[in-house]
Amino acid sequence: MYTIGQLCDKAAISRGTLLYYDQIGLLKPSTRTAANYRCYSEQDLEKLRQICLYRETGMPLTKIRQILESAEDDTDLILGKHLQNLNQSMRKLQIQRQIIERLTVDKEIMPSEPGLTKDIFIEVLYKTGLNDIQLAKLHCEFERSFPEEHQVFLELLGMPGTEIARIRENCSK
Amino acid sequence: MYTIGQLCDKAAISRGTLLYYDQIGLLKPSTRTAANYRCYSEQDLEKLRQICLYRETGMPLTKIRQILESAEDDTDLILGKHLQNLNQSMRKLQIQRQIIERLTVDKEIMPSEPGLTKDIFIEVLYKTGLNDIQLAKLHCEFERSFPEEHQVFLELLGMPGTEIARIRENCSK
DNA sequence: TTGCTCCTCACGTCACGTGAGGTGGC
DNA sequence: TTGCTCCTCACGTCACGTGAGGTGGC
Repeated sequence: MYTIGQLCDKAAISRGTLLYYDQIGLLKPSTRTAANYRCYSEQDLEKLRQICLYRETGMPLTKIRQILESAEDDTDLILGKHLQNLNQSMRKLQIQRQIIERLTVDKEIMPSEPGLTKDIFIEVLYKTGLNDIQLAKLHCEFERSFPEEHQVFLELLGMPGTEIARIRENCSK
Repeated sequence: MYTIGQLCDKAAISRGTLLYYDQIGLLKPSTRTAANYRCYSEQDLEKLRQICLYRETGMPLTKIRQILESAEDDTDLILGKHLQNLNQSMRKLQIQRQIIERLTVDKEIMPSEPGLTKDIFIEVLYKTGLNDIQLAKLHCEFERSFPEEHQVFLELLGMPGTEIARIRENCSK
């Protein structure tokens, strides 16, 4: 049996979080002492570990509750839906980054995170020994086999939409 | 002069948002009518357009207020900091995705978004005519010229940290 | 008595959305 | 009078964090 403080230490989680989970009924302590202290059992700890694991995926607590309460069959479905949400968020962030780049006056001042760019890839491919013809072929093979992924990849390199369209157009000719 | 409803239509923004911006003092109408209706001027519209533009980058309203009130010198700095926040969020999302993949029991059920994977890249490079030796060289050139970007790229392909470490280790030998 | 942990409200966060109840101009 | 837009509260959202004020066990 753990008091709330002991459980905080065990699970490396804050007291406020535990109080909140109790309040919304996500994780209630299995017992209380005579003095009304919360008593958490080993199973409670195990359930908390589960909750924390799902929480690390950014899943909202309502979904986590569904997973814990339902049969295992639903778990993958809920996870899959959540993955789609994450992908959606990624796309949103990429668009936001592009808008920032357009808004920036002085490009020099921007902190250059290790971000993938067109120039980096071209340089690496040249150094590996590829020539322009092979580079063009690379694009075409990419476009033919995985058109959607090709689009995603070019966006990721920070290319504007018009240039991407032009490249893909050239490939399909 | 626009009423609040007309401004909503012009800027494609909700009434509630405009009420909120007024409340927090971010965008107050320049005048009120005798009946206490909000009157927005052309400059108000222009300012709103600015706000919307920055909002599309996901920037919080407090930062936007700083940009609008301060000299232009600070704008790029604030944008740069915000860009770093976006990059941070991206990394977080990538980690969340990897955790989901580890949690999934039935991989088949997962919706396969157009996501970049190791296999896709390898296939495209093979089709372009590269052999295993050239692939190894590609890794090494990438590692030598842009080590941080190499790391980011491999993470993006969804590789687990241990495999990434192994690949980079091999290159530096 | 002093410290420590525990308890229960209750309010703050961020950027709005959504009513409720009432008013002004055609 | 009927519709329309406008107004001002005030509460709900999500997952907690942070006090305030009080209690129990050593």
